[in-house]
Amino acid sequence: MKQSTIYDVAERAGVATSTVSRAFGVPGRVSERTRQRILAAAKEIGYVPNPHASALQSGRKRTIAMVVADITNPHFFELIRGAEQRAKAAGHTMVLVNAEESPRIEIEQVRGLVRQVDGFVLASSRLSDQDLLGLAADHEIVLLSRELPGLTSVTLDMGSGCRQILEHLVSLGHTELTYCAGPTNSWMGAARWSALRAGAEEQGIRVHRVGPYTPTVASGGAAADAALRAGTTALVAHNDLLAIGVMRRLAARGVRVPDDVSVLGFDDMFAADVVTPALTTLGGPFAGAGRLAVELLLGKLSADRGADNPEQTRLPTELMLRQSSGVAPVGGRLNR
Amino acid sequence: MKQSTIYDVAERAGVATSTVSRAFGVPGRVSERTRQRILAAAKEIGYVPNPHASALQSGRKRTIAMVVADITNPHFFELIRGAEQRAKAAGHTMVLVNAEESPRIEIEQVRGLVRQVDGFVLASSRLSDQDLLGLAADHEIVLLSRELPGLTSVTLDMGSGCRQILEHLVSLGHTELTYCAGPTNSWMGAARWSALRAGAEEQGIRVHRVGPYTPTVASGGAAADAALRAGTTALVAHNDLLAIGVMRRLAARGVRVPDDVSVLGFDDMFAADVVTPALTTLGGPFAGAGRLAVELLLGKLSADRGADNPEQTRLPTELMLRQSSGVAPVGGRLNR
DNA sequence: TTGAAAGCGCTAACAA
DNA sequence: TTGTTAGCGCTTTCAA
Repeated sequence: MKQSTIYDVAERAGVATSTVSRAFGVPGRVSERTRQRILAAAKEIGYVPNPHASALQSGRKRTIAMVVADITNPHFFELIRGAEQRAKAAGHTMVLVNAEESPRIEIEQVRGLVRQVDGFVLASSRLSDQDLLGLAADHEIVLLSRELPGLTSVTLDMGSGCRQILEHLVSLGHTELTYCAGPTNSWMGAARWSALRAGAEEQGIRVHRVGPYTPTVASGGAAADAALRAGTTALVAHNDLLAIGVMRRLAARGVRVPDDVSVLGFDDMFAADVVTPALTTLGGPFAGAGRLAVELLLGKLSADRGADNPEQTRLPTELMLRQSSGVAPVGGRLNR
Repeated sequence: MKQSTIYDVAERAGVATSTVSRAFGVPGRVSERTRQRILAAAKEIGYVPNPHASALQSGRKRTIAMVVADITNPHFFELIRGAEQRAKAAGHTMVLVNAEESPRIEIEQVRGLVRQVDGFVLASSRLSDQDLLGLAADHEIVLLSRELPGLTSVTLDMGSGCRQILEHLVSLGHTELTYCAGPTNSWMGAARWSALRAGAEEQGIRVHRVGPYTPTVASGGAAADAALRAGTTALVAHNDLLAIGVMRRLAARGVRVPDDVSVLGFDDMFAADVVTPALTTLGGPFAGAGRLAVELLLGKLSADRGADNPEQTRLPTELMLRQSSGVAPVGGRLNR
């Protein structure tokens, strides 16, 4: 059965096609009476608008794309869920694309989708600032988990987040920590390290850094070994995946967590709560962040292009205290 | 700057628009010489095809939708990744939608997307057989983690998978097991239970069932308590999430795993490997399953409609032996 | 508030 | 192998 069109509806309702179009599109531009008649006629013959015809003519596609650095990383799930939910609520379709941690793939994907979508949410983009600025010049984009002056972004506030971590550690008697860094091109990674350094000064705690490491459980082994050499009583890993790997290695080496060293992560992913010992980690409203990113994007889309003022939103974090962090050992430094 | 069209390219290359269209679409229908000329001209003026115009005219959208029962469930990530990857490789865009475990939302989502996509991959669909058959009558669909006679599907082979579980348990001296069932409308859940029952007879092991439970960590508490009442030495949970919840509750009650009871799950999700004790679970080629589902869908799309013979593919599973399963306790039944 | 009509950019039948 | 041309279904001026 062939899909019915606006013409069929127009004929059945005894109006012009333009009126039907208005009845579905612009609410106020058609009298309530005729609108009802049109809607009834449409329902009778099972009319469904053709989004392609609409997009072709108007340029509005009611579709957005979310590109995530790595679809495999559990960290993104909540972000994706929130974004998808918000897009759906606005009657938009969301396309999810995986950049596979590669700037090249990321930009290729975006380029390939520009004709199909109205805008992009880029989560943990691995693109250079220049590329990002270049894209933003021609397309509507909102950054998630990354900031760039001039662009709209949603991030978790690492300043206050890292301060929470430091306060927690200091209150437990730690005087030094080692940060196991993530990938060099991770903006969040850089944000974490600089927030940690800045906060450390205030709190009177010394910070070291080892890395960079790929943020996977597997890389945690090397990270743990390096961190152990640094000899601090606390280890803060780039994310939970790495932290879990670190704890594994520590266990294998007979180092007790948290008795000998405390281990902390970032992201509060599901597994953080089920590992033993349960991981103390910096969480936050991830689904909310995804939701907000889409919301801001939709806002930009409906606003007059150019009239938008980029907002950098920073959401509050929450330190999830669990078993992997504890009082600093009395002996102090543990150097192996 | 306005996007250039097929007309601009045609003019620049000195050919007709139809020739340009063919140069991009049907490879063999235009001479290599002119094709090169057209491609060069296109590149010069930065021409990018407009997918909406193409879709409007041809009906081909080069887009598919994957709808998953619950985007929140880590189990789906690998499936999604494989599917996305395959779609991308074929130059198709994949839309991901979340059915939120609701048949109503699921069918609504599908209905809302029929004009935008060429076909659907339905992962762990919660729809009734009737609804599924109804959809399949009008649209191209491939089932993932569900089978229905007449429809193309990709599943993990629960027959052999459950046999592996039973053999493992029997070889460890277990003579009874309790299955903690998942949601009633889960096809995989039903498949697991019936495979377990069928295999149990052959292997000479008794099976009990408790449930249904929502497959979450939180529900594991109730499941553990009920299973403990059954008094068997082995607990097989609907999935890893539930199994992890079961282990938690067991630990809280002072029941040792695997010394007192063995616990097994399904899905081999990431967390299964990091919980303590690490969970023995039935895994499989999930990314491959996602990939295959998309591949079959693409096949149906390119084949002459109607000429397709639905294939029910069952992929081999793999029992991941870890620490949560062990020799049956000498005392036998543990009834609390 | 409504209608008439001109496209949006592309594909595909048909013709050459 | 290539060109001509008629739409695909909708939105959007412009006019009434």
